Amino acid sequence: MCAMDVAARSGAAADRGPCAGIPAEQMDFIRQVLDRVGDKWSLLVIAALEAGPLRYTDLQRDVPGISQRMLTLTVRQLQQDGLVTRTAYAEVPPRVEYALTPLGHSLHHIVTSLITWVADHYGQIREHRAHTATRP
Amino acid sequence: MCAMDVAARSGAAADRGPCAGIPAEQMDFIRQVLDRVGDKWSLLVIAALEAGPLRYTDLQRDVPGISQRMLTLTVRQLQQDGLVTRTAYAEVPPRVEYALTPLGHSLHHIVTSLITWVADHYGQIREHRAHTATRP
DNA sequence: CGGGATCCATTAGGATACTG
DNA sequence: CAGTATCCTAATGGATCCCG
Repeated sequence: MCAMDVAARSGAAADRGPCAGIPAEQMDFIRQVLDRVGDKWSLLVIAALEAGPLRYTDLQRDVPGISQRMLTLTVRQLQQDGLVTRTAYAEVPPRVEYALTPLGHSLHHIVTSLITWVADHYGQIREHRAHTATRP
Repeated sequence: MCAMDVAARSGAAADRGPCAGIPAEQMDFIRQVLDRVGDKWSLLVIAALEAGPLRYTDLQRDVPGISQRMLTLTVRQLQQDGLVTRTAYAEVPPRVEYALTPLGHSLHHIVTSLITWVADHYGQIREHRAHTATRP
């Protein structure tokens, strides 16, 4: 599947690796998306928004443990990636709503299938860990 | 989808978040797998092993840019998770072969579908980024 | 050959305080 | 309410040397 040997993609040895002939442009983009998937909060925020739009404070409540800083950074990145929208209403008190885009929804589905895979193989992996951890 | 509010799962406000009633045991495990998926090398190593077993040096060559340290750490974690096997042959010179387990293969398939999603929506996201980046 | 040990730079992320 | 700004720590990862 390759995914991102972007860093080393300058020399000559790049065509033998897991990524064969994928355009470098897609590579670093895939890397970025993978980083989002792997980071601590993006998926939780997306999951929280799955049921419908939420405002800042609601997000902070529905994603327990997130700091203001990380919430701000996360939604901003998701917004730049086109996964969520940010809508500010000029009212007092101010109101801002975040919502998933269709893209965001489809990513949520994909990741859900990943989670499902994990759940399906949970027992299997736990078992394997148990007897590799205790094997001196 | 939830996935890992494990950190904050001690108090009372946990049943409103994206993860509703998922057992905490599965939660931190899902988090761990997600971290693997998100880290820099795991997927590349898995991808490199997809075609067949490789030895240490071959992996180092087929995953361009990886350091010895990270290769060692990565294969060890993948091994603990039951995604790859490590087989050492008592020969001289020493030989060690890494191979994907069935579990590793199935994870590779899942992640491939994620990559496919990214590839499918690549243009869409790029476009969106273009006019959010230049929008003052 | 297949690593282990060590040192160092970068980064992600948490806590807190303050603001329009 | 919805952030911004600042400081600080822990984890990630690269480079290098060494060893069985």
